[in-house]
Amino acid sequence: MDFNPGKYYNILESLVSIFTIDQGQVKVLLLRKKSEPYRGYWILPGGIVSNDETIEMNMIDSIEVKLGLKDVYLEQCHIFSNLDRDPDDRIIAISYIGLIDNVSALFKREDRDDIQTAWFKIGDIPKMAYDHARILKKNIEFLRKKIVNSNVLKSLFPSDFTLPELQKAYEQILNVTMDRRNFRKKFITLGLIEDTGDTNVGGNGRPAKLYSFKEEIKERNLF
Amino acid sequence: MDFNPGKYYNILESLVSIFTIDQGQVKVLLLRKKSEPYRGYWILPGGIVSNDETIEMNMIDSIEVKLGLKDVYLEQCHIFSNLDRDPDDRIIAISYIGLIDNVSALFKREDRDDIQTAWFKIGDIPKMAYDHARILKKNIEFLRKKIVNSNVLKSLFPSDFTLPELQKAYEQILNVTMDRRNFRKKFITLGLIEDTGDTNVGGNGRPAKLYSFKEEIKERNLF
DNA sequence: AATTAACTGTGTACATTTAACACAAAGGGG
DNA sequence: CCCCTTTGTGTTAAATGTACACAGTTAATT
Repeated sequence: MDFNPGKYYNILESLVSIFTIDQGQVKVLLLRKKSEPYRGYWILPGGIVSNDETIEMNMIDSIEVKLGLKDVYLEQCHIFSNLDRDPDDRIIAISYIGLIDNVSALFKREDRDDIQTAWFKIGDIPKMAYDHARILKKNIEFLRKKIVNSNVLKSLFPSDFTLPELQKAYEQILNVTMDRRNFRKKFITLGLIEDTGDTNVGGNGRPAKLYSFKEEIKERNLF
Repeated sequence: MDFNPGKYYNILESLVSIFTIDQGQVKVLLLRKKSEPYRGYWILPGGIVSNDETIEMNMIDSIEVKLGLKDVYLEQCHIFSNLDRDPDDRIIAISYIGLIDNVSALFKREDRDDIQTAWFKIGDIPKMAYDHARILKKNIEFLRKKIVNSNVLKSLFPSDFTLPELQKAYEQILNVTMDRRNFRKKFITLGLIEDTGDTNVGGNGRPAKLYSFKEEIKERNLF
C-alpha cells in the first residue's frame, strides 16, 4: 500500500430503516431534507462514520441524537458503494434495518427546525433523495427474509401482543394474506410464544388473548 | 459535517473467502503472510479500497491481480468495524464469499516470492492472522445459509457434474449427511437440474449420470 | 332482553412434503 | 464368473402444510 494522500480515504455513512407498528400498520421512519439538493425529498436517517467508532456505535449514536430513540434492534443489511450515489461526494453507504416497539417509538424527539421526521406505511413511501429509495427497498427485502427465518419481530412486539396483531404485521411485510387458524397453530406448535393469561380490551369483537415471545431472538425457519 | 481533517476518513479493505471443489473436497483459498506481524499465519485475500472504485471492482481486481483468477461468483457478506481488528491501523473490513469452479480454479497464478497461496479444506483451517479466522467463520456460515436458499452452488458445478458430487459438497458445507435417494429426488422434482445424457468415466462403481443446472442463480428454498 | 355485527378461538379432514428404507443396475478387478 | 464398489430407482409411513366451518365473547342496536 502506497501513501498517495487521500487515495485510500473513504467516507462512510450509516443509513437505517427503522420499522415499527403504529396502529396496526408497519411503518418506517424517514427524515425530510431541508436543504438543496433534493430539498423536500425524504431520506433515511444515519450519520457519517468517524474513524474512532464502529459503524454500529455510529448508528446507535445517530439514532439517539437525531431521533431520540433508544433500544432499537439493529441488523446490518448491505453496503452500497457505486460511484454515482451522490453526484458531489464519494460516500459509501452501510445500511441497517432497525426495529422498535410502538411504546419505545413514542419517545421519538419532537421535530425541530432542522429535523423533520415522519412514519410512513411501507407500502406508501414518499419521494426519496439520492438512492435512498433503492436502499429502503433492499432493506425491506432483507426484513422480509428475516421474519421468515427468525423470531426477529419480537422486537416489534416486546410483550402482550395479540395473534391477529402479529399476523397483520407478517401479512404487511410479506405482502400476503394468511389463514388465521394456521398462523396461530404455527406459532404455538413451534413453541415460540406463550399465553400470558390476559386478554386485551377495547376491541370490537371478542377480546383477543395476549401472548409474549418465549425465546430470545435467534434464527429459525418459521415459514 | 465539519471538516476536522481526517476524522471522517476511513480505510476499507475487502476480504474474500473463495471456495472451490478440489477432488471432491470443499476448499477455501488462503494467503500466507510473509512479513510481521503474524508472519507465517494465513489471511484472506483482499485489497485496500480506493475512493475511485466500488468495493466490488476492488474485489474483482484484487482477485485477478493477486490470484490470477477470473469469473469468481461474488456475494457481499458482512462488515467488520471493531476498533481492535488491527492493533496498528483502523481498517474496516468488508467480507465477500467467492465461488469458482474447479476448472477456472486451475488458472490460479503460481506462487511468487511475495505471494504464497494454498487451498484448505473448510474443516481444516490453519492458524490465521488478525480476526480473519472469525471472518472466515462468518463467511462459511453465510455460505451455509446461501446454499439452502438458492442454487448458488451452480458456480462450483458449471456443467456435467454428478449428483453424488453435488451431494458431497452440500454435506461438507452443511456438515450433515443426507440420504442419496431423497437428495436426488429433491433436485429433480424441483426442476433445478437436467440430465445431460452422458455418464462420467473412471469411477469405482457404476458410472454416474452427468447433470447440469437448468436455471441461472436465484433465491429459492431448497431444504 | 334479544338480536346483530365484528372479531377471536378451536378442531378436523385432506393434500403435500419429508424421512426412512431395500433392492436392482453397471462397471472394474480378480 | 463372482465379488466389490458405487450409482440409480420406487415404496411406505410420518410429519407438515392447507383448506375449511362453527362456536365464543364483546359492543352496539333494536
